[in-house]
Amino acid sequence: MSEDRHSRMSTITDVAREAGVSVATVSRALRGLDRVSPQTRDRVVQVARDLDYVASPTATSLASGRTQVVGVVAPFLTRWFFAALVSAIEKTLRRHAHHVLLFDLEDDSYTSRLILTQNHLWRRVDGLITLNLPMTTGEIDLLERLGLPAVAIGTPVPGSPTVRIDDAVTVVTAVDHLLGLGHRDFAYIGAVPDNAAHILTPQARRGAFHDTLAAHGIRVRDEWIIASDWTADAAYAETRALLESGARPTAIVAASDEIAFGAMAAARALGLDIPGDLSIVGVDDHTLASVMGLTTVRQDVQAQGAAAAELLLDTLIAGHRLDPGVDRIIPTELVVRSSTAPPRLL
Amino acid sequence: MSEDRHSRMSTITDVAREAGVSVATVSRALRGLDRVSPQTRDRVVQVARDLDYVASPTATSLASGRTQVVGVVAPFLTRWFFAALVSAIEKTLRRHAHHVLLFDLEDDSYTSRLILTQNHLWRRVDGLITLNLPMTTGEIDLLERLGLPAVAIGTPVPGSPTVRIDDAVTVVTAVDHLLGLGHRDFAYIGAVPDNAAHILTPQARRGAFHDTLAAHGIRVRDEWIIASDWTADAAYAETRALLESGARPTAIVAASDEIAFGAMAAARALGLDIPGDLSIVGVDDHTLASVMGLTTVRQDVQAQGAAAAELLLDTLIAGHRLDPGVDRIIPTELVVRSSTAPPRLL
DNA sequence: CTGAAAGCGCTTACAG
DNA sequence: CTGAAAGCGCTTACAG
Repeated sequence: MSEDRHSRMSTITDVAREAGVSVATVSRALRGLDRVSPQTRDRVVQVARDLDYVASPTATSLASGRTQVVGVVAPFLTRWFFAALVSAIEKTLRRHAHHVLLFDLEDDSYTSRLILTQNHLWRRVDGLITLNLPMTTGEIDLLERLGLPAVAIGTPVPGSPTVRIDDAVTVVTAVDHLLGLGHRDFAYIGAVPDNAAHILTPQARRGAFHDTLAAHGIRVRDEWIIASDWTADAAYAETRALLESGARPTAIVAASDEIAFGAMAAARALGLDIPGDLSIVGVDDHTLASVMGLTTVRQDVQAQGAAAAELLLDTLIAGHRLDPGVDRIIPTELVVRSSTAPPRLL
Repeated sequence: MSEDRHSRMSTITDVAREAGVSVATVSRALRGLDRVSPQTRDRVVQVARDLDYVASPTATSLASGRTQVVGVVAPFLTRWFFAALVSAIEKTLRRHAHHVLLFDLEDDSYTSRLILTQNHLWRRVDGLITLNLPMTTGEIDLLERLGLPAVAIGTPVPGSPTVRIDDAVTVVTAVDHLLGLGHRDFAYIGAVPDNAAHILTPQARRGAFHDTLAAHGIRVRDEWIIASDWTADAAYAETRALLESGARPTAIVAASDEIAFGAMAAARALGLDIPGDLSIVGVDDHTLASVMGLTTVRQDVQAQGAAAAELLLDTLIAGHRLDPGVDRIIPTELVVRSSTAPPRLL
């Protein structure tokens, strides 16, 4: 029974009665299907407007099997990258009359996460966008079973197209910038994820860091490849420990801007000058990067979110099959600010 | 017709047939209603499990009138405060089998915003949580017409309960801290909103700043009450202009931490020492505040989000009427870090 | 171009 | 304690 809290809203039956046609005709007219005479359509549209009629999405869903909602699954929401993605996705979807149902998987303990089940998805969303999230095989099977189309941003999901940046190229860009300035003593912060939410990205970035320096004949000390949770607080502690332990690098590549912020703070806390004593580069172009004077490799988060949403809408609306082979790379670019300079001559 | 993309999932009819009972009994048994014999219930539950049965939320909604989804309306998502609120709300709702449908009202131009219509809400959500958002009278009428319960966080919404911090007390806390250190020359950054999304908060904070200083017999120069968009970039520019214009305050109260970050950067860019030459206090306790060494007045965003969600769930689940008179104040507390100190003696 | 009818998959009085 | 049936409000073949 309908809640009587709700005042009586008009239904398709009201419109049909008032317009003197069948509900089938109202349905067709309002959705702009053909096979409705212009006069009939106009009358129905007018009546619908007069009655403030809006089709019940819940009834439409039951009849059509489509909900017009897309699940967006984020491992974190309070980190800038994820919030910016969600924002971009939401706007792109809304422009096409779709909505976002948000799943924030972050656990209170940061050590485990919510696993998606049939309960979360079945008949609730038409598709899914995963944000840098390695899905479990159970979750992947579930998508398959439910016939849910998905697109992955960042970390790929088997069977789904992905939109991402090229982590290797991105890190090489950062390293090249530093090499060009004359640096030879490098450290890297953000090597190992502290939980399951970031598997690929850290590995890809750390790998590229190592490989490109090796290609230039530069060896990085093992102790200068630093594991850290991808938060400013963790990076602060790790960087501080590094900088207090004797020999120091002249340049730090941070796996993300938030990590870079922590590293900058650690350097300042020890009285080191940036970029005089230490150059630091991040990855992202976080909203605060500009104010922090952080040199970074910018990724276009807005473009990634929009691209993923458009890929998904293409199946949902146009009915085209999603091509799991799609691997859309959004380019990144170096943004030089004041956290990098040539190493001081000793 | 159901999408044939979806593999065939079992319905309540399948469970009924398999368990040898009517669908009505399945419905009762699975929802834990009374008037079902224990043996019947057990059998139904077992069969449902065997068949991987999950009730279609869309059919349940049509029949029951409840969607189990709550709309969350945010004026921004990429600002820490809002992302943290959404995250807290999502988790509280999920714990009670409710979901969040997210509306990010931020316009591309930052100058206007999406206005909620019947289309966004009707039969789509059971209730609404607004995040520091002044609703238009049209929107408020709409909630009324649709019978949608709402709870407001921050900026109140007429007819709905609100959860918030006491902006006046919060700013007084900041000012008292600075007064206690011996400051007498104050500036304030963040006085005027640049768009409609923040009406009350800036005014309340600025008002409290002015009043409490007046009460202490301290007059603040008009030019030291600085309007700024609530972003670090805008605050950087404004603060820099202030600090370059001759006489300088010894202390700055920033309306938010993001504003404070901009102000700190501006001071550093001019070679000023914090807190030696200038003390700065923010409001929030942003994730980065610790690393930035920012003294701030912390607000418990998690508690605000959870309280709002619980208030709403109380009507949605327990059926209690929402009391529009509720005005739940979550306390704030001073967190002293390294951005404040006594003014240097000249 | 339009309508009658079945169907989507549940919930909920109403009987018994 | 359980079932038959109506109803929620649409969409979609099927006829005409």
